[in-house]
Amino acid sequence: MEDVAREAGVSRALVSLVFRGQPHVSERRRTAVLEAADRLGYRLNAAASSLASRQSRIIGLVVNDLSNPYLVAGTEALQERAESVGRRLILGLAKRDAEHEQAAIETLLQHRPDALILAGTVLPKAVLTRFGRQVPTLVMGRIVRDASVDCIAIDDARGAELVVEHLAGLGHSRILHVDGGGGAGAAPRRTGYRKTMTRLGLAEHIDVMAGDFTEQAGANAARQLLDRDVLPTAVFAADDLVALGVLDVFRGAGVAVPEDVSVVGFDDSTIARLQAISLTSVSQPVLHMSSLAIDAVLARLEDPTAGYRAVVVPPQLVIRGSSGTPRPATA
Amino acid sequence: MEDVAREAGVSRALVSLVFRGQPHVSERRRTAVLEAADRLGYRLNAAASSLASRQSRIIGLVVNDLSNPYLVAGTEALQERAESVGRRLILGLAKRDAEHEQAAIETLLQHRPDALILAGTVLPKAVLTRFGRQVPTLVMGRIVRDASVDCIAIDDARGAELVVEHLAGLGHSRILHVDGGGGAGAAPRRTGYRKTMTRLGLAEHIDVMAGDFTEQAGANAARQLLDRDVLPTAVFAADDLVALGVLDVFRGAGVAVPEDVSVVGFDDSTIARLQAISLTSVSQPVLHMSSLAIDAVLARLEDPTAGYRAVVVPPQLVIRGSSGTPRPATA
DNA sequence: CTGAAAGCGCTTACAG
DNA sequence: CTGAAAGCGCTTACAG
Repeated sequence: MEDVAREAGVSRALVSLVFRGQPHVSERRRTAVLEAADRLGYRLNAAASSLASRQSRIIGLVVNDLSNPYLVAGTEALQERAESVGRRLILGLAKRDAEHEQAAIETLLQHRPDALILAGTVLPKAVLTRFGRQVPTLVMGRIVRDASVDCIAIDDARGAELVVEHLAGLGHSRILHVDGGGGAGAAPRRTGYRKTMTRLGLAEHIDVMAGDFTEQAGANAARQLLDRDVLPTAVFAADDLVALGVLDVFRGAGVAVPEDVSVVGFDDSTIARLQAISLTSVSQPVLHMSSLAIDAVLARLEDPTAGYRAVVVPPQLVIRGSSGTPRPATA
Repeated sequence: MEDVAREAGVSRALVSLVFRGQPHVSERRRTAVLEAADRLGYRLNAAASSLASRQSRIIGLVVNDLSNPYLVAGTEALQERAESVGRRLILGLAKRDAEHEQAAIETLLQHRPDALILAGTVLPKAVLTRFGRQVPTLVMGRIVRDASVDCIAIDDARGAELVVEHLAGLGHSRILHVDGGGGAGAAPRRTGYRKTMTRLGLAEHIDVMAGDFTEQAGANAARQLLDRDVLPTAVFAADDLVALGVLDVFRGAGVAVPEDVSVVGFDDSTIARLQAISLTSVSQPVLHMSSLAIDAVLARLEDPTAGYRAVVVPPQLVIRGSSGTPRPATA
């Protein structure tokens, strides 16, 4: 920086101002500085800036389960939005395992991120609170009722409601749910399913199988179903991966979808959209949510004392080929 | 750190030693320091370490096109391996566009990564050389003959050879290739196709359509094919996404796969493995390659003056349902 | 192992 | 705008 100042014939302080994009610098000197920097191949040292300014301009992102295409899309969108506001993402990966996730966060914090975004976190509320008190934290995909973290998620219960209403509207009554276990959003989806079944007079058909957000869980559930005397006419899977597992096993066993059984997923991930899969699914507007997430982080940085904020985004059902009317005969 | 030293009753220097995991510290003092740090909620400041030690322990990863499941798997594997050797990934995303990619690298370099990994780079050799001279750089998915960057890739030409041999072995002769344009590895795949066709006496059937590594490109190619008088009996797509685009359009047009046309992809991504897709594809051992990549980076850091290294990993063909014998009638 | 010192490359605040 | 100074939180090297 010293060298750049000399080369451009200005003071060190001015160089710093230019690189931070401060307004009160004359155009002449600004270009002189930038050209000098270019000639010398100078590049701001982010570590030094971070240390001196107490701002890292880094956002720590912890993604649970990058094998989920839905979270991949979210990561991509977050990265783009973060970049557009001059922040860089530093990545932590976890696999829906609280211990790993916590460890990932701990090391991320060594880089003193300005904020933390936790996508699909499986951490208990108490732990989230603790992190939230150390650094501005945003939880994506789950609503945590706690003043120390901001949240953004779709209305999972409403999503489940849309699914059950859709299936019931087609004439289904034996609608089974394979749930997402302790995953982010799994609980409200389960509750939404139960409530809507009850509201529609289908309480006696409520049937929940335990799962998690993996293809494996869906496959397991489907195999267990095949052992039963009678199949449900529709399966509502906790997410698209679960639905995929169900579809694969059904396909292998000669169960026709949607003729024998309708299958519905959740997330509207890239997988659901494949023509060969064509899965009816609840859409989460990833781009929109990612944009809101970065906005929320910036707002929080500007006003750290602002109140708790939770944004709930409405879901939308995307109907594709995997759901249809039940066979009249099987009723 | 001062406080931790006081709390543990040791010197600041000792605290630093403990946190850097240095060996010559007595067990007693080590635990005393760690416990004191825990009590005070102390965490090493990565920016300060980076500045003082001239080592960031950060690896900059630039991924072209996170919409490609193959590159996602690679990212995940790299992250895991990097973590196991105490490094953190800082992410840059590009979309097979040289300008964006270069800009992403520039800002990554502000964080002074110990090394740079470029996955699926589309940058011209001259630019790669320039970066390679500034920071240890590893190119994944493409072999660049340049002493300033290390490379790791599968043998793309051999992969193409395996595909053509497989299809020819099934009895195909009219084997068309939809290529990957300027994408990493596209050129050797194209060449491998041409050479093998020639070697097998099928030179007159060589037929290359221009594409890139997207579903869209595959769909476009398939649509053009449908306008022709006669379809090829097999399509070798530059990667799985291209193959997916081909499959979707064929499916929509009532072209049966593999009965009417066999389709083969490249990457053996998660998509190829889906039962509903069941795409014959060339497998790139992502986990293995990611592991080699981190090893190569570490080796380079230990010995910056070592010679140019390029590792070529052998590919493997995974045969699934999308390829079969050609219809006898159509010959 | 300790203790004191210098320095990494910036930002910040201030007098001019 | 300049110029000089202090400081961010570490690491490094060194004498003891």
